[in-house]
Amino acid sequence: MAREKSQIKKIVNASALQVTFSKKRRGIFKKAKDLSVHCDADVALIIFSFTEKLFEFASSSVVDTMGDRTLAHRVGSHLNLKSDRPILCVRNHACYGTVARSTNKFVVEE
Amino acid sequence: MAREKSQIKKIVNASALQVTFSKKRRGIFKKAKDLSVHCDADVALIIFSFTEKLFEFASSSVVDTMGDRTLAHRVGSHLNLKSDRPILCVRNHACYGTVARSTNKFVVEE
DNA sequence: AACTATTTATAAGA
DNA sequence: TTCTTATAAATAGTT
Repeated sequence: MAREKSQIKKIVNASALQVTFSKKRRGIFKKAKDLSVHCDADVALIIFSFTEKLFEFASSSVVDTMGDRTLAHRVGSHLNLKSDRPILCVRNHACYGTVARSTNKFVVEE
Repeated sequence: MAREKSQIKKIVNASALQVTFSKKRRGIFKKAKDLSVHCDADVALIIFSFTEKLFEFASSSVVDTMGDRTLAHRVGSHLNLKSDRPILCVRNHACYGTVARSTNKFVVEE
């Protein structure tokens, strides 16, 4: 959307990638907020950059239910993006644990 | 972004809201894919419309870990958007259960 | 970090 | 609703 038509592939140059990521990230967060406000939608957006940095947005009706953990913290393990530790999440409560090999069930860490 | 500058508030007219939602939804999903491809980012986007319909996007590296459940199905209970049932999610495994009042711990449903 | 030429997204209209 | 089009918004390359 600018001087040249954009290509359907990863940007190679590292500094160009960083700059472009910052620009596009701001853009999509603006779109996410725009969509939630204008269209009365619940929106959750989670981004991990190529540097593993986290950015997230959740519309207010979502945020209200999030308590003291970040959205990504809550869903990160399911998305397999961050922690390797099994995590139990239920409503506004979350804790770490392990999965029993025999039953494949989650056991809360004491 | 068009014939008139957009306002920072909810669209009142229901049919206009539906049309605008469809247009903006397509737009932001395109942006999400664009960001993940161009900038090598992991992106997850979940939208519930005002009609409670679900739309979601997850970049391929995220999708690979999702198994047979939708992203929103996995995180829905945490976002308090869909199910009222406590759900345990750990990696590619998920199941329903209850939270014990005495311990505030999750008990898997048998 | 600002600028600006262009592309992209989209609000209203057909 | 689907297509068109005028205009706003986003942004790639530049300064």
